[in-house]
Amino acid sequence: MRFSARGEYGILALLELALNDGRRTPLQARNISRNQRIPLRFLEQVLSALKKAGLVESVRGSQGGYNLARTPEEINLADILEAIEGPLIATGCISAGQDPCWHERELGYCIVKETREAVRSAVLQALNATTLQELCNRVRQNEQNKTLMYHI
Amino acid sequence: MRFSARGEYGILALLELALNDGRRTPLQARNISRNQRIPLRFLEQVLSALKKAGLVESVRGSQGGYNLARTPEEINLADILEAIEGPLIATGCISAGQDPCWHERELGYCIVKETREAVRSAVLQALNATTLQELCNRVRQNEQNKTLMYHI
DNA sequence: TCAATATTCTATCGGAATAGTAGGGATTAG
DNA sequence: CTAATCCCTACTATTCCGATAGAATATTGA
Repeated sequence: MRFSARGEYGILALLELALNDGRRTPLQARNISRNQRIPLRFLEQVLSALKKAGLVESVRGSQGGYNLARTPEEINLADILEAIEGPLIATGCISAGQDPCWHERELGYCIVKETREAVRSAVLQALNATTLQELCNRVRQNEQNKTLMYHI
Repeated sequence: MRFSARGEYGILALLELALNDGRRTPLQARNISRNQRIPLRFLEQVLSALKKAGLVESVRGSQGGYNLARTPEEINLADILEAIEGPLIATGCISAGQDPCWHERELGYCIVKETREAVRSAVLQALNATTLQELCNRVRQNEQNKTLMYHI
């Protein structure tokens, strides 16, 4: 059970956009790529998915770029990851290849499905609880701690 | 973010063993394979991993097979999945390729790592809460309901 | 001891997904 | 016009996954 790099990049990209939010100039993929060290062409694909999901808006042409489509409070981690990776955890037996699996068809009950759903709901709960705003706060808090340390 | 078929097979295999527990004859991979429709040679690999993790014991030779190494109450889903798939969710940035990632090295802080750990702990909590015994109970309960339905 | 039965070890294979690259087209500010 | 920027599509290389295969090893029972 793992996390994809796309997902991580998506979170980082949106974080950059959130930190830029308020300024009226859009942030360019180029800058996000540089700041977060994400391969530009790859990042473009991620941003494209985020746009398709309605999380970011784009401005084309020279001086174009990206902006958040909602406020940072209205975006949580589940939104981001599902936009990029699709449904977070499949609910059916993957081993059986079909849904309903043979357990369900013949026994009317699938213990695997039940566990998967339990895990899925735990993950969603954790991800839903964290908004982009929360991430911004943590990052800013961390920066503040660093400068304080420096001045002492 | 997904679950592997290996993990599912492991749960099902251990469930079979748990249902067989109490009888003193070991259960053969062959039978598990038939009952749960898992490719035999593939199942063997899964069982091998479970043995290495100390969840099952094997008896070689004719009339051999597998037994649980602990009671069903002492085995939970996290044990099973970690035995088969390794650590459930990596804690470091996979995109960076190394741990600590550059966020940590240069900023002393990685927001991705933090979220990964939050998710990981949510998943572990859900999986730890369910023992093999619990699964047995559910399966038996379901069978009982079915026969009751049949007799009415 | 021999044959049958099972586990165990290691190697391999095809297909899918992932991470990343690349070219070129569309759009807009200056 | 031109440079900058987003956008779309295809391609590639690598890794992972599910599954198969062969043969070695161990045990039982005849």
